[in-house]
Amino acid sequence: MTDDEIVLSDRKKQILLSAVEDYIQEASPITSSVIQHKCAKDLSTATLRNELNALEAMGYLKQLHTSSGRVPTSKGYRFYVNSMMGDLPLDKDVLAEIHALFEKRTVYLGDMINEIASVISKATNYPTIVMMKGFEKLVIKNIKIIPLLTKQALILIETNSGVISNSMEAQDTIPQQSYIDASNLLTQTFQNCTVAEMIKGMEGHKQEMSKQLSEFSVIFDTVIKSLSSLVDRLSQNGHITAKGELKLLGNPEYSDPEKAKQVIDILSNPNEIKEVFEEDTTSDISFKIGNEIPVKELKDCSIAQADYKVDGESIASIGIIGPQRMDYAKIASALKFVVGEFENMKALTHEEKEEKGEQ
Amino acid sequence: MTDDEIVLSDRKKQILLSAVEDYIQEASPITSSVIQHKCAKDLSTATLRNELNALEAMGYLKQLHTSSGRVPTSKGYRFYVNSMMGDLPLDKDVLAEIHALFEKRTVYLGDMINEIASVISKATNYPTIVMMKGFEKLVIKNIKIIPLLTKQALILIETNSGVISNSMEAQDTIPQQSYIDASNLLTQTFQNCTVAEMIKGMEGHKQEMSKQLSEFSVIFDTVIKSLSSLVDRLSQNGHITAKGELKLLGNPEYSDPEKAKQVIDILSNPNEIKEVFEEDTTSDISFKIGNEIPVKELKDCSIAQADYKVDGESIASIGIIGPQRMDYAKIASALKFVVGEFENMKALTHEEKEEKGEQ
DNA sequence: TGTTAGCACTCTCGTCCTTTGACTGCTAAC
DNA sequence: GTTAGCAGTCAAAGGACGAGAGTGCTAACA
Repeated sequence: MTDDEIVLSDRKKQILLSAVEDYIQEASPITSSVIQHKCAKDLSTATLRNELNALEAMGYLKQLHTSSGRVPTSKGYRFYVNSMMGDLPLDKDVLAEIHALFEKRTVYLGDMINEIASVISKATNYPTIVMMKGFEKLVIKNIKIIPLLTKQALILIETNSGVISNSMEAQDTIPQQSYIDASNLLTQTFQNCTVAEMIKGMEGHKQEMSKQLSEFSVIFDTVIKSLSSLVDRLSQNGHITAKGELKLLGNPEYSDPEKAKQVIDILSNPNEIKEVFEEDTTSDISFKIGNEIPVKELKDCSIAQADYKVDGESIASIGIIGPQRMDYAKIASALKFVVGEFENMKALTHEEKEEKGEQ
Repeated sequence: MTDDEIVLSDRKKQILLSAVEDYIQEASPITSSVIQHKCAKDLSTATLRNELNALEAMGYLKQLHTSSGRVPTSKGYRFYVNSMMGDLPLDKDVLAEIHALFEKRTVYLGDMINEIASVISKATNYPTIVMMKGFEKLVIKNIKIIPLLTKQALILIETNSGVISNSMEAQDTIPQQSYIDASNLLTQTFQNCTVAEMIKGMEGHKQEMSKQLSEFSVIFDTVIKSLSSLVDRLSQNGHITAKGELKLLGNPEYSDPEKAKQVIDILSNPNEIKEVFEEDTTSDISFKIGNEIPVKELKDCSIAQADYKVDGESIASIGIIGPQRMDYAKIASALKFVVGEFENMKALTHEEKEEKGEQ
């Protein structure tokens, strides 16, 4: 974007930024007099009209029709976003709430994802989507099989980022101790493997492991079955959590319920969501504006994305969706804060691991 | 409602039922010619106009303005609902999906509630709310404290309707065996108590129980803390799950997003929801139509409610909300099916318990 | 060369009016 | 009790029109 820097005079930059900012807040086309009031009290509206005209010619703004004010184009928003990625303060209460969420350290990964989505949606006032991407890449730290009173057992797997669990069938005939032994054996064998490796590896190790105790064969079969179904389920619907979809209605862009429905339909379609968030982002926070989104129905929207990475692998993507006129600054600062909290959490976990050693 | 039976001729009843049914499907006012096509080919429109006029005079129908067709009043819907509570078939796929949900027997109560809400919303195409009411009334069957690698532990409580869990702080200095012993002691002491009784009782028993092992005191304190916070959290937001709120937009009644927002705001306000579902229903499935709903903002809506009862106590309420013109038949059959599955599940659980005995 | 005042022009938005068409209610006849 | 026919009513759709808010352009000025 050095092109922008060269082509645009400082005054044009300032006018453009004010224009976009104003439009984001007010949602009504930017006129020369608005700009005058806002940031150029010493210039006449005529001069500003010339400037706005120039900005339009360069593709940063557009008119909906002659004799209306101007509205940012995707290029205009893009310029704004690129210039803006500074440090923008977020509401203190919101920061505190996000922080509290991480303090609480919900152990279940699924709950965690839910809560993150809720909090961000609440903080930004936009629909928020969290999508698990690398479920199978989670690194196993400990495995526990816990028989219940009903003919079921819980498999709890502690990973490098939270506990995942699923139920499995259990048999009265197998004593509790066998489950404990099986858990220990599994932990020993697959500690520091990924979930995917474990599922793949269990078939291979089964015979060998079953030598130790005949019941293990049955247990391992059930574990494989349960984990496979969990992976299938998660990869089928992508483990997508959406919160605050309704907040879309608060934006005048969606005062036409047809338009709102169209976007909402996309939001409730896992495949479309997958397509949007599939590719990893290189930077902490990235924005897709308008046509940059690979789903054509969303060409009037913008999407903010932050990836939650563990050991360089992207485990989940957090996405915020809104009209192109979304409040990029607020969203960027909320996401930035969340990404920061992720880092803290990881630091903390590592420290504990070292303190505690392998167990 | 025997009044209706006496006052209304069979022909009037038939006309009224057709009228309501048609309006539910088509969402456009009922005219004399529609009725003629639908259920009275041998009568002239003039005759039907007389009948409709009479039904209007009795308060079952109303006109939005002269020279428009007629629309059911709340009384009209009520008559329809009372006549309808027969056996209405639901889409086979939907039945299969609901059944599969219960077959799967998700062990976590929270997940279960989420899934129930999702499935019903999907089946009926209306927003669905599930509200935990009697969380503290759940009867404890087994308690397990499971230390994790991080400085945390999970408390798993098996109850008479699913597993609930919460995390608690754990200390490296306390050996795993102490947690197992503590779990066993807690189970022995509080088996067949309710969650509320346990929290209350632990304070009293603490001293006595701590005699057995000095570490128990610390563990029990943490358990109390964790459970209290869980109860607080659940009773604060009432553990309300809403799914498919957006489906409201599919109804022409809410083509004005302002109206939709109004209802949706209520849906996301736990206190209002509580008020609506607080009182237990006597019958399996009950409908609140228009003004029968105790929240005035919902006077243009209808709500269907089914309670999930265990041992006579209402544990959770399932609610479906829509415009007064909601598809009562579809909703009633979906809820009926779900209530039936609850019964099956309970029967199954009891059987298993007897098979297995106390453990 | 950049800035500005002034004027003509354009286009949306709200209002008002008219027309159309779909109903109903009523009456009189069957 | 039923029906045909007619008059009456009202919403919805379409067109005309003026007001108002903008702009673009030109000519003058610094």
